Amino acid sequence: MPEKNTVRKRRGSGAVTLIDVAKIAGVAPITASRALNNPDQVSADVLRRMKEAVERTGYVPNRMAGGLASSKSKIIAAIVPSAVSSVFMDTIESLNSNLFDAGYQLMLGQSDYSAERQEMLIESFIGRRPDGIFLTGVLPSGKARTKLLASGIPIIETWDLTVTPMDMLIGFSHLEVGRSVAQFLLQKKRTKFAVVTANDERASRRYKAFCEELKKAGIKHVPIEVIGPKSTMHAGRVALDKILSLRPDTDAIFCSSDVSALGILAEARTRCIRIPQDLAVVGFGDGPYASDSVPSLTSVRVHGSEIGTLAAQYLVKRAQGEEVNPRIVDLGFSIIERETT
Amino acid sequence: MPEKNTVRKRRGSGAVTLIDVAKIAGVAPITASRALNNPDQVSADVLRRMKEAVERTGYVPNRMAGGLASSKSKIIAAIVPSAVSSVFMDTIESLNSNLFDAGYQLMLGQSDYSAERQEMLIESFIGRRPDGIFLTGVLPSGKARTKLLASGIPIIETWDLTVTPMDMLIGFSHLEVGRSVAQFLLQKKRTKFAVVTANDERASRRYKAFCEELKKAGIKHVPIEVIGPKSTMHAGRVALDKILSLRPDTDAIFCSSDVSALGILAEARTRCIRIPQDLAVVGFGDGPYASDSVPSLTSVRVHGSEIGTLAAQYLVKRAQGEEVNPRIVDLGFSIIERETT
DNA sequence: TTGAAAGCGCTAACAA
DNA sequence: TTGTTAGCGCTTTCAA
Repeated sequence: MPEKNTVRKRRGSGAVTLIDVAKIAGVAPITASRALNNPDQVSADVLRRMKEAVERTGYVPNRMAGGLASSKSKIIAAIVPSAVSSVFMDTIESLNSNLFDAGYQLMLGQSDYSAERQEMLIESFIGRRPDGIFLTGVLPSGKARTKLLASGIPIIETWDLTVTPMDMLIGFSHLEVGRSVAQFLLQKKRTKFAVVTANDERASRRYKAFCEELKKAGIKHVPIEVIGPKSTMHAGRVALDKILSLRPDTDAIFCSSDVSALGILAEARTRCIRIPQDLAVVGFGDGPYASDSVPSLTSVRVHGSEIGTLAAQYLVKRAQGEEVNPRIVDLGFSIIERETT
Repeated sequence: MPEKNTVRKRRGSGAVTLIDVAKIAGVAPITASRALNNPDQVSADVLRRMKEAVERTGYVPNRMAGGLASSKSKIIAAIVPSAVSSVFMDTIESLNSNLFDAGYQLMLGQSDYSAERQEMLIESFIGRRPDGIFLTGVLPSGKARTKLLASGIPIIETWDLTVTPMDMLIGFSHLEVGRSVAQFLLQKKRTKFAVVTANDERASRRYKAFCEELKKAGIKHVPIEVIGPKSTMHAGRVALDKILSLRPDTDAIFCSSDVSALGILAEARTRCIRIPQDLAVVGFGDGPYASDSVPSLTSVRVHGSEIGTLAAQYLVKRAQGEEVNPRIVDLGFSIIERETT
């Protein structure tokens, strides 16, 4: 007697498949599929047998195959400038939690503050056919924007405001932030301003608005210290040094991040500069350090984790074919006043 | 004349497929596939025609389909306890960067410090058939461990050491950290110790080893203040308050994170406790704040981003069928001495 | 409530 | 170097 299995064209991973499980449960594959995905479309008996078969085999459904067949990946792709920058990670954390609870998985990309890298990320993300794409910031026109638009994938831009979003948008106005902080500091009777800002488009916009508002009050010159895209305490310390050598009587500094603001506090301390008497400091982000530093830091609170939660809701809704309203949400911000002003 | 398209069984996403592109380029689908994935297996002429066709159609390959056919997802799944905890995000940042450069995408899950949630994450990750799985910490035995092992997916456990890893392991010894810090502080002639630690298994192990080492020096009692799993400056401040009310003459504190250590520095400052004269403080993680706080913080440096880089290399190698050597890597740590001791 | 058939979009295996 | 064929593991469509 010849061998039973003669010509075998084996492929695949060798893992247990739905067909295997279905066979064991004594049902057709599609019934097995229903038992797993739409349990209420199936008799209790089938359900029981399937459960047993799954248990026995240790079957784990292949979501790539499922995704291919259903054109639904249950993946949301997100891009952040950097993973260590905790401002955005608040957003990512709540986004991820909420997505997971809704049965979605997060694919995370870092642009490392490079537009080119961001384009590459977007292109390779599209290939995964995610059910939604989350972007930090608004995407400027370019190849990536065109491809994204053409892909038909729901998109949510965040952490900014524009009248021409690609699709959905949840954020706040950096322009307003700049203005408000200027007004706030003017009210505090400050007169010699400086700005410490990350090399980042949104931060620049805050700076610009800050200056324009000051100009209205007759203040023309606002020195700016640009630090690398990643804010660090060290950069803040160096920045204060430079600012003071430029203008020793500076009495108010607006930082583009809490971390650099903390650096300024540290440097001020070593120089025995009194805060806020000699120098007022305003941070941005209202991170976990702001309220507990000494002195505590006045900062701009921006609802980072709310952005993530709402974005998750929006993306899930859209992935399920529902509409969301409104498509543009301004979550605003607030200046949390503490000891540094 | 009747309609041309009569019975249509339309499905799919409607997006441009490889077949469309192949048709336009005048080649068979497989040739088109080769042109995209193995350009050197194809004539220059085909390459040119394909490039043009791709350009014209805006074709983006469907990686779900590719993955299904080749049993290679080009996805690496990673689990962290929390996204905002910057200690781990250093690792994730380098992991992600390196993976992306190698053509892999990162799927990120947060366990939120819950073992149950981690199990759920692992199970749903397995369904994605990632080419590798990255874990923060070592996975205790349980359902998830069994399923992971059964899945055959390359696994890398990190940020810890054990003699029984599931597969690969890159980390350092928390036990050694506890010991070393104890020796370090003893050498500084400290006598009244306390520990502030996150509610976290690895931190507890550091504490235990810390105590044992002190016991050898005749020190029996080491008060411990356990804070929530997420370290904050605030928790550090509160902890110092409690410790001092318990034993006002405490002269050395070992913190399970830099952030809580910073909280201690802040609280000490408001109480006019001199650091390091009255109180020595040692942090953990050697984050970006440690060196620039005032006073600068002595901390345990743990090579977080190196873990990520090496993990990426290992995972990619294994995904491509190569072996890695050694499978267990102890990257060690070092105590960076600064002003707080 | 269940099932048969026909793909989803791609690539491995084999052959030319 | 190129093509043919046959799946990968699942779900949609349609029918019973």
